[in-house]
Amino acid sequence: MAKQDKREEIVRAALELIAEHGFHGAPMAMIAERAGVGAGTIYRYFENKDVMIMELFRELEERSYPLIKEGYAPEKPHRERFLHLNTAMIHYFIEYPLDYRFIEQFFNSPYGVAHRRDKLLGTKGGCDVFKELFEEGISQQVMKDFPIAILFDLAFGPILGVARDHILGFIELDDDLIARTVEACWDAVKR
Amino acid sequence: MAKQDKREEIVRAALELIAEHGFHGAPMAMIAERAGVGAGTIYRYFENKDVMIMELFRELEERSYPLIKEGYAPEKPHRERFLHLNTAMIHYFIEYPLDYRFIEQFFNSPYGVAHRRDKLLGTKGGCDVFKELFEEGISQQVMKDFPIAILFDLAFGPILGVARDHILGFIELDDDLIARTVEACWDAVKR
DNA sequence: TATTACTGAATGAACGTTCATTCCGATGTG
DNA sequence: CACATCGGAATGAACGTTCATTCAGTAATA
Repeated sequence: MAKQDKREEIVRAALELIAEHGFHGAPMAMIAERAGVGAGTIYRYFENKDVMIMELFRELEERSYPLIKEGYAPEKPHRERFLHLNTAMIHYFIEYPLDYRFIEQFFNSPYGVAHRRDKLLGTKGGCDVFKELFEEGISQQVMKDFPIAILFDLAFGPILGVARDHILGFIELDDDLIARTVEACWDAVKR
Repeated sequence: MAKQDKREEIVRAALELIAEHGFHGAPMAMIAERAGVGAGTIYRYFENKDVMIMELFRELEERSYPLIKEGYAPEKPHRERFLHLNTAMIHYFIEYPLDYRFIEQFFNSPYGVAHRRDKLLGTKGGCDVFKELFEEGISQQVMKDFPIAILFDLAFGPILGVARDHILGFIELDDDLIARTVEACWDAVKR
């Protein structure tokens, strides 16, 4: 197996196992086994488990961003842009349930808290369409005048919830239901 | 120390430590130490750690339910009832941040998934005001015609989010902000 | 004294990480 | 071409630590 392949196998195995069983239910030995490499090999690519997890999240973000921004038109009305982003996000989660489950784990962990802090304070990479959209929406009085964090909660809290319910089999999302759910989120944030 | 006090001390210590450090960051030995009892004593009151965690959640639910239902008037309009419940819930979380953090941990774990399944399918104790309110709201065409699970997500997803943001210090909730946030959630679920 | 409650050191399983060793393709040599 | 040498990649047994749980002994209680 080529060097790059090994790394990819490790990433794939880690994503699968962490998504399925959580950080603490996915020992390094198990990840190594599923990746088809020795336990020590992982440490040739990642300093330790924490670093591996953060790197994994970063790669996920990189993969998902283009999918969500695909077809996004900054010149369209706020409402349309909002609907586009939220719809794309649900579709992404449904299409990649492993990604969703990993992201969920990540957000509900100390890593996730730090990440959210960076996002909200904007201390990291400013290329955030969501934040831009919300700030513009507030200043142009199209959206309710809330702190950004609350707009995030109103917009994405339900999205994460319905995605989880779908993935766990509590509901069956289809295009119509998705559209109506996203519209409901818009009702929450619009003025 | 009396027998009942010991149990209470264990419950208190477990809640504190799990809320602060998560399930995996709160070893039984540490819980015992903070409770001022021997490590083995915990096992006189709880069969094992899993059982203790589930029992802890049950007790939290029992404590919080009366607080949230206090002043709830089933005869009032749906909107008022909704605002009452959601406002009470935010206040509860803010007033008892340890409870919030424990509940958050719990929901994002296999226990929480099982619990949600029971809630949605109604296979457990039917005294659930939320479910009643939503079902009534749908049938009387006051609320959007969504599966119950989605209404839960629209109503409580943002609530959990803003509570977390407040507890973590990302935002500073006051009565006005709470009222406006809850109103926004109502916008999401109302027809 | 008989019974029950409590204790905390002991236990063994599980974990992340390390490191002495093996492996293997590239390079050098005759 | 055959063979020897080399060096980084890969390995997985072993290590030290941490944890939930147990249990033999002690204290409290009746």
